[in-house]
This record gives sequence, C-alpha cells and structure tokens, in this order.
Amino acid sequence: MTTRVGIREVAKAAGVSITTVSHALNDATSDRVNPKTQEHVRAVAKDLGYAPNRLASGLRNQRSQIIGLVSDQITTTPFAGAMIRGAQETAYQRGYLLMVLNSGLDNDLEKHEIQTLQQHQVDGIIYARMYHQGVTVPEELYEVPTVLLDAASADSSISSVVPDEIAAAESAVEILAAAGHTRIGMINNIDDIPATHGRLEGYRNALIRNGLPEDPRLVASAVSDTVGGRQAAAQLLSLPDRPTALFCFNDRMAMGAYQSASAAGLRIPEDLSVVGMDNLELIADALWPGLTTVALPHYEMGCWAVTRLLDDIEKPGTPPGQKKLLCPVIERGSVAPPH
Amino acid sequence: MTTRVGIREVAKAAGVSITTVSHALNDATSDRVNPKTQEHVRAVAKDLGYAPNRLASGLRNQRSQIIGLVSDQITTTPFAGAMIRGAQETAYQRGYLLMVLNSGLDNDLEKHEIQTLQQHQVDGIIYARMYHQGVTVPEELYEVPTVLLDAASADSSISSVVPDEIAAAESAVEILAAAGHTRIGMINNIDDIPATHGRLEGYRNALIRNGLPEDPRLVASAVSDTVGGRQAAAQLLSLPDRPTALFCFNDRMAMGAYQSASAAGLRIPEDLSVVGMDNLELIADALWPGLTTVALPHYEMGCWAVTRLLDDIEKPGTPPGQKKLLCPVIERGSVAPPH
DNA sequence: AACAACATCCAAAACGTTTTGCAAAGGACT
DNA sequence: AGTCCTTTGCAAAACGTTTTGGATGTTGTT
Repeated sequence: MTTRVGIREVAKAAGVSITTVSHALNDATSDRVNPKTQEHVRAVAKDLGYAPNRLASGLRNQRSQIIGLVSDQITTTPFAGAMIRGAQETAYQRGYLLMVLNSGLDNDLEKHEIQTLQQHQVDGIIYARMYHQGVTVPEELYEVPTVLLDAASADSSISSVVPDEIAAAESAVEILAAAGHTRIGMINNIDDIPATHGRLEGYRNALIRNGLPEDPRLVASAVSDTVGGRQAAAQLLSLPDRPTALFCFNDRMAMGAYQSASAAGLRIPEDLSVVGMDNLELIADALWPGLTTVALPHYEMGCWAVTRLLDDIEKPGTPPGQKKLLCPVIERGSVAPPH
Repeated sequence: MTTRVGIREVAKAAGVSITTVSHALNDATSDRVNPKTQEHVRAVAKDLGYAPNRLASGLRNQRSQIIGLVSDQITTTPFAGAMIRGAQETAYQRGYLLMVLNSGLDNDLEKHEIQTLQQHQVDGIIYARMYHQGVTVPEELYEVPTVLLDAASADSSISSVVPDEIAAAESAVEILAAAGHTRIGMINNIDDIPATHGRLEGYRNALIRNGLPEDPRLVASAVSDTVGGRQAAAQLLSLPDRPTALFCFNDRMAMGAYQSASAAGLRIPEDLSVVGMDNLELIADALWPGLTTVALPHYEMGCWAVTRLLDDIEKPGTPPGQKKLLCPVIERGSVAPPH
C-alpha cells in the first residue's frame, strides 16, 4: 500500500510551490497562474495520479461534495433501485457522491440519521419515499438544502418531484378508448394516497373527454396487490353488462385481473383488454400476453431531484419548485379492440 | 441556520479546555480526565447538541467512518435493495455510513469510482454483484480493505460471501421428494454462472439421496426468464411420461411453468407441483396458488459483508474467509403429493 | 517543612487542503 | 535610465478535530 500522493509531491515534482499547484488545479478562471505553468502542473498531477483529499478540502471550504438520501424503505419495491440509481448517477456526473440511508418507519432513527449526515457535512439532502405520498418534513431538514423525491409537502418552500398521476391515468385509459372500448372499468386501490385519487381522476377525465358515460358500478376498489386485483376483477367481470376493458391501479392488480379473466374463461386481449400502471418489468413483461402499462419515471425523478438540489447548492436563491413528471406508456400485448 | 456548535463552544460552556472535552468524549478508558469532569463535559455536550465534525476528525485520524459499496447494476433486480439495506443497516449500527456507487458494465468508470471513494478516504469497500458470479478484483481494491458481496474471486486472500447454491437446490428438491414425487424435473438456466451449475448439482444430490433415478430428459434449459420457463416447461410437460413436479431455476421461470401448465390444462398443485428459487415476492406471492420457493439471503449477505469488512478495519490481521450462506425455504401453496 | 509522586488540565502541533496578503521579477512608458 | 505597473510565485493562516509533551496544582511521605 503505497502512501497516497499529496499536493506536496505534485509541487515538488513540478518544481513549483504548493499554492501554485492548487491554483493551477482549481482556479481555472483566475489569471494568477501562467497558462503554461498551469498546463505543466496539470500534466504532472495527472501523471502522478494525484487526486485531492476530499476530507481536507471539504474541511477547508466547508463543502463535502456529498449529498445524503434518506428514505423510508428501500427493500420492498424494485422502484427503489431506479430512484437511487438516477440520483447516484447524476450526482456522480456533477462530482458529488451519494450517501444512502433508510430509516424504516422509525422517526427517532430518522432524526438521528439526518444528524449523522450533518456531521459529515453533507451539502444537501434528498428526502425520499418509495411510493408517492404526502409528508411533513422533519425540522432538521430546514438547516440544509433539501428536495423531496416521490413525495410532496404542504410547505411550498421546499422543492419536490412526483409523478403526474392524473395525466398517467388519462393516457392509460386513452389507449383503451382509442382501441374502441366504451365500457371501461377501473380497479382502484383503497389506500388514501395521492395515487389513488389522482388515477381515479385521470380515469374520469379520459372518459369525459371521449364522451363515455360514467358508470359507478364499473369502479371496484381493493387492496393494491394481486389478490385484491383478482377479487376486484372478479366482481367487475360478473356484472351483467361486463366491461370489455380494465384499467388497473397497478401491475400487480393487473396480474390479478389476468387470473380472474382466466378463471372466467376470458382470453386477453381478445375478450378483455387490460392496462396496468407502474411498468413493473418483472410482472408486466412476464405476463402472457405482455401487459400494456404506464411507467412511473423513477429514474428520472431521481435525476431531477439531484439536479434541483445541486442547482440549489451551487447557486443558492433559486426559487423552489414542485415538479410533476410525465409517465410514458409502454405498449405490450394486452390491448385489442372489443368484438 | 444557526452556526453549528463546535468543540470550542462545549469547552467554554463546560469551563474547561478543548483538550479536556476531547478526552472526556472519546477516551473513555484513559484516566487523563477526572470522572466527575468527564460526566460534566458529556452532559454539557449533550445539552448543546454537540456532534463532532467528521470531516475534521476523519482528517486527523485518517478514518472517515465511511465505507463504499460499488456494484455493477442496481436497477434491474429487486434484490439490490435488500443487499444494500443489509449493508447500510449494519454499517450504521457500528457508526459507519455507506456510500453507494454503481458502475454499470463500464470498467473505466468503475476504476474512477473506486478512486473517488479513495479520495473520500473510505475505510473499506464492498465490491458487489447483483447476482452471484465469479469476478476478478480490480487492482485498485488491493489498496484498501475489501470484501466481495454476492461474488467470489479466485484470489482467496479476499473475503467474500455468496449464497450456498447447492444446498439451496437440495432443499428445494427435498420438498418435492418429501411430498412423494418420484419424477421430478428441473428447469435450468443456460448462462454459465455459478448458480446454474450449483443448482443442477444440488438437484442431482437430492435425487441420489432419495434413491431416485436420474433421467437426463427431465432437465430442460432455457433463458432464465418467464418466456424461457414457459418453453422449457412445455417441453417437459409434453414428455410421454411427464414429471409430476418441477424444480425451477428461479421464480420467473416458475411463472412460465405456471403458464404452460395452465395452457396444458394442468392444475397446480393438484396435477403438477412447482418449486422456484429466489423468493421474488412480487411473483411468488402473486402467483395463484402462491409459489413455494427458496429465498436468497440478500439482506443477510449484505450484513455479513459489512460485519466482515468492519472487523477487518477495526482489528486488522483477521484472516480472510469465504462464506456461503444458507437459503431458507419459503412454503406457499404450489406443492402437493402426486396422485 | 521540603520533596516526590500523582492527578488534572493546557498549549501546540498535526491531518491536507485553499486562499489571502505580499514580495519579487519582468516589461513598458516617459 | 528610472519609475510604475503587471505578472507570477511564496509564506502563512485557516477549516475542526485529536493527541502529545509539559505545566500546574494537590496530596502523601520522610
């Protein structure tokens, strides 16, 4: 384990002072150092594989080049990965590193984690949820630049990014309407979260825009997993005038709908069209036929959050913004015209 | 934003010198400070909410209290979450923070990331893969304590942790044999990775141990996703003397088996028993009936890796170890006796 | 009563950078 | 040729800790 090369070594090797090295490396604009010298120093530094100790430089300029990401849970959903990856990659591109912490549901732990991050002088914090929800921001976060990821706060002084649930549901239902369906059912979630209300609203908007009547019997709600979807679908499919198409709250419920359809002897998409939401590849891609669905922009939200945060850090004073990101439709094979 | 309270403030408030504060706080064993004074200082520090600046103390004692985790991909599998959570939680419990970086498949990027971590003076690095595979460790990692997560290296000087593929497959097949099956098929992966060979070996071991004949026609291989599983299952189920039970390489392939069984008019588990592997809850829980499967210990592997790494860091000289972790069976509803 | 031994605390140096105030050197203008 | 200005490089201070060597004060022994 060779001892790390420091700025001194570079200075000696380049035949100049430490100061000159520092200026040559950092202060690109200032004309305190001769361009030729600068180039020379840079060459030598690169040659020696010099990379400044971030602890030291962080201590000096009160900037750690680290941002923290604290989230409620990280394991249950595969979305976590995409969000973190989006955040990590854009942070890295801008010269920052990401520190990930998850607090479960423990508020005290969360407080403690935020404090720990502050001990490490993080330059900013991303406060993330693993599914879209409203939150109240812990007061510790007001001490440091913060942006909310997949979460929204009543306090509009804090930036946040969430998916545009309404528009997403609209485009999902639009696909079914465009295929010619006039009796379109919806399988909704029962939790009181933004997605539940937003997707229902989008469903209604799309019906209205297409001149289709709203039939309250065509909306069934259940627990938002496969079993719930199976039950809700069974209910809708047993209606005397059953829907020919189903918009499902998410892909897991859509999987339940597949199961009920199969049990009822209905083929997808010939007898029943289905559209899901979330683009859970593990399911949407695995179903037979593949599930047409609307993707949640987790990766993009991660990118947006970090971009916003770093803008805030690097040029403070930018006014906060609440962003809703669009959700792209992913077409597979579960939609066909009704007969 | 109140200015952070430093060690000076504590010293002033407690009426002692900075040195005394530092000793009182850190050096619990040394008798350089009066117990009463120590207690007093600690009370004051807590009162003021003092927490030492980790950048400064890291710089001083060449320890950042940070460990890095670099992995190939983080998004495609939901396992990433569990591994990272395991690593993060145990690190946090021992006073460390985790820095997560993913390099995709880009080797240069990976090198650069490792260097960046070293700039931040990380105390150690976890080198992770998102599915079990052999790797050659980048030479940069020899400069710093390292352990491999879900990956093994030919170089036995480096610690690593992987799932015990053979034992896992054995227990999967054991379940089927215990239920009374004598014609047990296997749907395997075609990739040349440890899991492929290990699970096949475990399958064979279990057959032998139960005195069952090995019939090579009962093993079908395909791409390890749902479509592949569907095809392989179709092949096995069309055999004149078809297997009454299927051990599938993973849960996605098992889902394909469900689809083929349904297409062939076979009910699960009455006509066909199925066991998967991975315990991908999204699928295993969603299938109907629920899929009995063997869980990969991702969370536990994350814990083990960090524990090992920190032991290494805190008391160097511990000899390296290669660990295989056992995989628990998760029983659901896809196994029944043959008729 | 003087001195040794001990307990307690303090001042200062160090970790590796960045940055400020100055000094030295070199060139152009009168 | 002398003055002034510009260009360039250096020494030193600062960031917030930890730790070492030594100073101070207190107690016990002869």
